[in-house]
Amino acid sequence: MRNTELAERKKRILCAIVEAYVATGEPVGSKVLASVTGMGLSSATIRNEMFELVELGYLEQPHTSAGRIPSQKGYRLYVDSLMGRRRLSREETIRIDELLQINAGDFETTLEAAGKALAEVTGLTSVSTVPQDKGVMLRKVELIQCGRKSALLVLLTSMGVIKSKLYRSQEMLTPEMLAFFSRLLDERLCGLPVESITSETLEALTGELFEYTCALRPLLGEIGEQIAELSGSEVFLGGEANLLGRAEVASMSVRDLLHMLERREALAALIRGIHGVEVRIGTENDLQQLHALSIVAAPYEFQGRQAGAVGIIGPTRMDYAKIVPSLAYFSEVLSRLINNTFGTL
Amino acid sequence: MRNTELAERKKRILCAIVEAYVATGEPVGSKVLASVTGMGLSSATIRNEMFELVELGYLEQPHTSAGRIPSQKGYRLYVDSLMGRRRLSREETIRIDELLQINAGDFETTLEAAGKALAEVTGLTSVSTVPQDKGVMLRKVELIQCGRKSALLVLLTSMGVIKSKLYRSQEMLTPEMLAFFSRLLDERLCGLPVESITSETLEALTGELFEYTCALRPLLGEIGEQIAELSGSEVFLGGEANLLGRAEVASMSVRDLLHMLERREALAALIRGIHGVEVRIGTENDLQQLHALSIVAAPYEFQGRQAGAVGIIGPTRMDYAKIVPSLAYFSEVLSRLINNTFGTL
DNA sequence: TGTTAGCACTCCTAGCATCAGAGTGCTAAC
DNA sequence: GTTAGCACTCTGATGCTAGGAGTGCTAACA
Repeated sequence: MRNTELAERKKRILCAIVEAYVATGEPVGSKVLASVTGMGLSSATIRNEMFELVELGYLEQPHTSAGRIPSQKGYRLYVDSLMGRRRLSREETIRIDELLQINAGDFETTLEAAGKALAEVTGLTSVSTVPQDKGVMLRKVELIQCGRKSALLVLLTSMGVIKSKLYRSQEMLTPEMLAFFSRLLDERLCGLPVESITSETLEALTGELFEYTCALRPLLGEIGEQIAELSGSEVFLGGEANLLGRAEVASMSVRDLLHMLERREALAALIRGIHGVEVRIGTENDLQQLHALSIVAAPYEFQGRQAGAVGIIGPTRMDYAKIVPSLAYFSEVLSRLINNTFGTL
Repeated sequence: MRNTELAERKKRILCAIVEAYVATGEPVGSKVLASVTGMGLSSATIRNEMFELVELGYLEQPHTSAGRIPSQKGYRLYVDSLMGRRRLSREETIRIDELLQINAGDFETTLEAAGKALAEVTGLTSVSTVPQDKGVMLRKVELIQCGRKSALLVLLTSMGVIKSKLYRSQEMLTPEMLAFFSRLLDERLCGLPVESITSETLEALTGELFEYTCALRPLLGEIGEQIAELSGSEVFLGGEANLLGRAEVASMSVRDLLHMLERREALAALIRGIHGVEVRIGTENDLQQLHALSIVAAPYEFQGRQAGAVGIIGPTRMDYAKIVPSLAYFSEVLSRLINNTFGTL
């Protein structure tokens, strides 16, 4: 046996410990293990192996006379090479398929609903990020007159995201004025990538307002704000209650959990750059508040390239063998959904 | 001393007990009380009075050798006639004024933000209800062409609420078609109270679509859905974390609290019909899950009549003397804000 | 008659010892 | 290398005790 590679028997024992612990939540003793592994070994032999596994850092012992629980390193090995990815049952795939029959008008709503679905499937808390505004273009800018001094500003992006805001002017607004402005905006802004439209871009339009400058200039500022919101990256959480409801999880207080969930941007950053389904266990997460938890995430694709990611947050002690394939399948279906709905816009 | 009326001294003692208990959270004993009331009575006398207050149901005793805590009936009396409504300090009114400088485009967003502000001011969880769609009219219906087969549907109500949805058609959409439809909708729907527009109203329009029936009919359904959402009563919560963070409150589990907070409609129903600032203590709330908590709510006005209500949920043991005037002032400022922003639309 | 001091009593809480059970680590035999 | 046996350790539950807080009652006092 080389240093780097664990003997087959140790692996089987570690695997059995992880699975028993995940199932019961109790430290696993040598006796049950002897019977459960079915290797025909006595508990004493198992004890010897377990002792070494502790030495090697794969297991931990809450106290002398307790069973063993997997260490972070133990979970890591389990996830990387021991667990058999359990195949999803027919019911499970159907469940996911059903929950992902989302018919929302825009991308964000769809993703938010998908996040909630994921939380429901897994019974954990989900995080999802929208695409980092890559290639999102402004598709339509419209001004609709509402009163003599108010108009409705509507923006639509190539991903179906809609922003609308009622604008109240100090000045009278005439139909001609709005028509003129609508045309101007349409010509100058539509088709541009959202992130390329800055306040300077808008500022530059002031010169072309001519006699309407006074009435319409403030509107440019309003539009700038809306566009800034558009390109701001959004993060959705779902099923927060699932974690909060069992705060014993990872011995974190509800307060701490709430704080952790409030750091949405930090959570999003964690799952944004992943490739394929990834599992981050405990301190592998850069975010300090997540050190007692694990995160499992998968990217989804849009128009052939990675767009964003969805993931779940749960206790370190979770059923990775089930969560990982679930998430893989989930992201696959989600990609399909998104491409079907928004790919042809 | 009549049955119905408590002797002055008893009132003062009860009042002192409520205030001490609210402040410390500990059962109040006769000794501290003797010193704190400043009535020059010995602890033994206080004990006699307290004994009677227990008999009368205004106080409770966790166990024989503990101090007393107010019963629900005790809190009731305190709120109704004992507490001096503490005047808000200058800082407090300024704080509320500042937090209520909300500049949102529509009514609902404003109310939601106000709810969050209230939660922040009080450190509790807020509930707010939008007006029961009384007198809200549809103000504008617009269709904006987006692609050859898609159009953006935009609805605006007299309260500034905006709904927009991207509609994808099976058929080609022409500008003439949309212009025709826009005009039709404008003529037939605008100015109508939202709740009067039913699916039948829309159904009736089918006959007037003529050659466009095929392409536009599904849109009517879509509009119906959006309008239904408009008139659906909305409820906002704010600061849920404030309660969850201290779940010891009222010895409720986080699970129960979460369940309670999920019953938004039920919560809204509780505060909807109130007149003036109202306090509901414990079981005075019809909602079973609230029996260990209290609710303090106040209505706000819009255009001269009661529109909706805002309130807070907190532990029975809360500082009513401060919360009540806070909420009174809050609803006053909120009414002003709403009337200024939306009253002239 | 209302008020007060005094004191026995109740109950809670914290600390400590005890005990059974679970599981280990070690040793000696196979 | 594997195993049986056994002493040892640690946890968690239980019961006991002492200290403290606060009451309820009684008897004396104004």
